[in-house]
Amino acid sequence: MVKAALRQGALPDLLGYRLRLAQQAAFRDFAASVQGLSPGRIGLLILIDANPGVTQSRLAEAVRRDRSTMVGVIDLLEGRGLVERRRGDDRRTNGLWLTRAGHMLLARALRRIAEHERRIASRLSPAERRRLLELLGKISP
Amino acid sequence: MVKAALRQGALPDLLGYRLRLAQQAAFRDFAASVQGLSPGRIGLLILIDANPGVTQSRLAEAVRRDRSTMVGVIDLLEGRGLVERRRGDDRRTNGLWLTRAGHMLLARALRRIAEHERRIASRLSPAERRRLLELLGKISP
DNA sequence: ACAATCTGTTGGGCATCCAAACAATCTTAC
DNA sequence: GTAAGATTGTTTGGATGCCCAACAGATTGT
Repeated sequence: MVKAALRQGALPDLLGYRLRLAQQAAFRDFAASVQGLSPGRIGLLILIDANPGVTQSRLAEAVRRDRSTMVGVIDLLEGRGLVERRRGDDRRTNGLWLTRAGHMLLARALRRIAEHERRIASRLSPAERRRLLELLGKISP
Repeated sequence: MVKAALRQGALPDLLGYRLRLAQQAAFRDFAASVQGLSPGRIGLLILIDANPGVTQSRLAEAVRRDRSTMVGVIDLLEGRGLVERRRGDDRRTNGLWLTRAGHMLLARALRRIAEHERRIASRLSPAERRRLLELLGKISP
């Protein structure tokens, strides 16, 4: 018994909806591949790696989250031994650095992410992929 | 005092990341415009409108959520008088219909959503917008 | 020196979602 | 026909991710 698909109404024409669908599809694939850390967490590792010593507030600002949200996330990453907090010159701040384990995990994750990217872009030609990134850039600059 | 932006590392080249950025940007704009119901909730109203009498399970399947998740959502929509559950011929099922109030709210929401779409696509030409929808379709068919 | 501001933190709360178990109901096999 | 199995909506419990308000310690501006 094959069930007919639901009628989609106006949804397929809505950018917001289609972005959500694509993002959820990518998320599911990611969750199945880079086990243990969510896309957002890995993203933080990438940002810390590219900006060693960055403070929690600057990081929160970069990903548009509240400062208080960042506390728990960094607690988690620090608890797993991936990130280190160091007292800054301005002694209100914590500078963030990847630990040796953090660097190693990130390197491994980046290889998984490369496969992940290949899967989600498998129906796109390289030119289409570039075009998609370009058009997405016009939505969230 | 102008703070330099963080270095982004490999992130800007990752489709998953850019999709998340765009989706979050769209979500923020939506939240600010269609007050009271989230994009997902409005999406359900659209689906029920396009498929009157659809069961909760079929609806859950369509949006890739668990049946148990749907219960609370429909409770909410029913509690606001937007949706009605009716016992189906198969008496295990609930058929879902929009109420009169549901139809009216949806009509109003669709106008807000049209403005929302215009805003988030404001940097895209009509051709670029169509192209973006087409490329997104290759990621989540 | 003193008020204003900034940083990380805590605690409370909200929204969204899944998994397991259950009763009522329907379907399938015999 | 009837017993076994499958499906539907539901309840309960828990996980996740996020924000806001308030706070102490530190810094900055006047």
